[in-house]
Amino acid sequence: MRDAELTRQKILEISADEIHKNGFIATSLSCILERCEVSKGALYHHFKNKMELGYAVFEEIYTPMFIELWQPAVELDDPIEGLCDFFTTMYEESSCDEIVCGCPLNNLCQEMSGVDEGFRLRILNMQQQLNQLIAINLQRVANQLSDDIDFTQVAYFIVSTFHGASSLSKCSKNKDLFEKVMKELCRYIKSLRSN
Amino acid sequence: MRDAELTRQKILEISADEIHKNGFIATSLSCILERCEVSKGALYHHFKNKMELGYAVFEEIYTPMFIELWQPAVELDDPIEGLCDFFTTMYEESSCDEIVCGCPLNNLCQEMSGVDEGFRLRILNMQQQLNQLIAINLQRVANQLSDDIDFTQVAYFIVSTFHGASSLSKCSKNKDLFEKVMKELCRYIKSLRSN
DNA sequence: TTTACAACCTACCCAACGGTCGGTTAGAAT
DNA sequence: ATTCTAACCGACCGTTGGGTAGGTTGTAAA
Repeated sequence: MRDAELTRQKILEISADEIHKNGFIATSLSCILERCEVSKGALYHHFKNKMELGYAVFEEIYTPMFIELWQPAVELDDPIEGLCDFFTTMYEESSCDEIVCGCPLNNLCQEMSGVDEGFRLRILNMQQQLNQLIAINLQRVANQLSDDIDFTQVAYFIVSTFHGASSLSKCSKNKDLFEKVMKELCRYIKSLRSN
Repeated sequence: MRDAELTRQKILEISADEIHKNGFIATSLSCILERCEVSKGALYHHFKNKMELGYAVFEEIYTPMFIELWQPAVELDDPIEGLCDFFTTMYEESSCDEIVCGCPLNNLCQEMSGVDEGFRLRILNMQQQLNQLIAINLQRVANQLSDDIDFTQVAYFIVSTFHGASSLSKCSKNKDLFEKVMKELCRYIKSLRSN
């Protein structure tokens, strides 16, 4: 057999890239097909329709990518430092293009939540996973933190700010604003420490 | 003459509503036409094309709406209280639908910044105006605040969080998360005070 | 009353989209 | 060697989008 799994994977990866750059709706299948050097028949052999392709990209590419990105930062001994380093590294080492493209999760959240229930639920699930990851690990070091902290609330706050910052970068087309917001976010996170 | 200005205004307002709900690209002219009870010819008599209609909506509807919304809050004697009350009122008194629809500025920023330069510049301009509004008014009461504050940075941080929160609400389809984030935002804003 | 033009209408155009369907081919199994 | 099917191909379809062009109508001015 021709390697079916490889074809499928190639389609997934290129789709992920296109969706990240253009959004889901604006991404055209023909464009994906061209980059993959694969026919429309092949694509529809592996995926029922565009939506299912989108779901597959979300579940098989974005979700693991996202977990791998955040988990190590937050599971360090000191999650406060971990998060700050994570955000700092992000604006120091990411290219402008990457930042301006925005976070795939936030992009899809904005674009698809109101349009398609399947996407909405998957995104919501991811948001909650991410939130728990942060909340639990902050709670782990609760003894070092101020005692009036609502961990879930703080976690959503952090995620919101992060997503808002990546949104802001889009219209400025550079990472200066992103950097500013991340710096203030670090200041805020460190202020959670009781001292 | 039939009242041309009234026709134009009706098109603008309904377009603003549709764009708010569906985004710019997904908003179809035929849908606007139907709601306006106006022909395509009429629309194209008043606006060169869909883009120009979008620009007009942004400039004549969204921009003034936005200024009117934020300015009073931030120009109070005490902008700290002003902002907190503003955010609190927002989650207490807005309907779920309104919040889930998101902020038009943030929506367009996400959707159009990467696609169309005309939109991008208009959005960027608005973001900067909003930022200045906040920064200047915080600076006004600088003597009440901690002395290590970077006002521009704080202003962008506040706006980012706000936008991130409205993005988050989209996938949860209710205002609980929005409320959480806004509460934490108020906590943060109040912490700017030196005490 | 006539003129002139802004204001508006409608039928049509074309491109792009997602999706389908009958056919072909590689290659494992027998 | 033959068979069978997963894997793949590509021409075609219907719909919908923004946009156009040529005609009609209302009304203010002369």
